[in-house]
Amino acid sequence: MNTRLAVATHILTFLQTQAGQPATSELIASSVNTNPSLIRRLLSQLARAGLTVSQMGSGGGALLARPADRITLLDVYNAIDDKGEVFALHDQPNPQCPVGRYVNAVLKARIVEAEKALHDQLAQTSIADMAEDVVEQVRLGARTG
Amino acid sequence: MNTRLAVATHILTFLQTQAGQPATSELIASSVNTNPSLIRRLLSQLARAGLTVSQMGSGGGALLARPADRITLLDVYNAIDDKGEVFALHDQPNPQCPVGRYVNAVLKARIVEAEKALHDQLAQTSIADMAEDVVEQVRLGARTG
DNA sequence: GGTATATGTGCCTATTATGGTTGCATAAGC
DNA sequence: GCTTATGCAACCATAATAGGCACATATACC
Repeated sequence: MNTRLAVATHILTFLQTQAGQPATSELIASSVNTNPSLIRRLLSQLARAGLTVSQMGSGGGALLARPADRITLLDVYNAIDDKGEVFALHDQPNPQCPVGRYVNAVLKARIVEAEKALHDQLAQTSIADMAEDVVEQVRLGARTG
Repeated sequence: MNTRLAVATHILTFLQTQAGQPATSELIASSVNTNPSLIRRLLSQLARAGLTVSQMGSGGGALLARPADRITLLDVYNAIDDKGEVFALHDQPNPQCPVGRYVNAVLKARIVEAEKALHDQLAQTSIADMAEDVVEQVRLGARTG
């Protein structure tokens, strides 16, 4: 896939570390090291999915819409990815050939299973977990420099 | 992802239904409904991964390199996908920010778990399963027209 | 040996996805 | 009304993907 899941997760994890303080797209962008506009584009997707809320105007910014332990990577994945499909089928197999006629339907069933396994695993991690892991890394990093 | 896994799986399933008869790229292409050249390119990847063998010259073509029940969708996936990664991290988070500094490493660990779940599920299906399912569909389809 | 067949691969093109960027209308606080 | 900040459209550059052509190479068969 692309890096959008990673950036979106970064955003949410960042918001969690802000302890309820609204974060501007510019502030988030400085952590992600990219353009504020790109952050806003992702934030609007996250807001549409109900994961964040944004406040316009001075003193505004983005906040998590609910506790971080109730936002999973699967939620993020679903918010970001339009179709939620890792694999695609090919367009026009030859229906005159038995394999061409049925292989897509057969494969589809297997792919759905595989993607379900992926989703289930993504659902095991919350943004709270992510933030805790980051804090732990900071603690470890502080000792070794 | 792309449709290459689907096409490669189509190719292998097709070969399995050929019962040991070498299939030319042109024959396979007519089933997939695409260009023989594209089929050959995928076949050369599959051959490099040891899943198929190809014979040049008259009467030649492609064959499965081993029994279809010992070729899984994970094998196909690994043969086709260069890096085998569904998700990417973003390039340069800001190391001055704790989140920017560690979020990628933390996320990476979770992503590896999720991809492992995907892989494990893909490994549950063999090309023999695929071919059997197609045959079953043909049988069902024959009744309803 | 010569011909027909078929693979292997490099190169080209069109389309789409992605990431990055700018600009501006809109909303909110002071 | 000024400042801050989002929301969103438009645009560009790059890369991935699918598709296709050409040709060198290898093999079988006569």
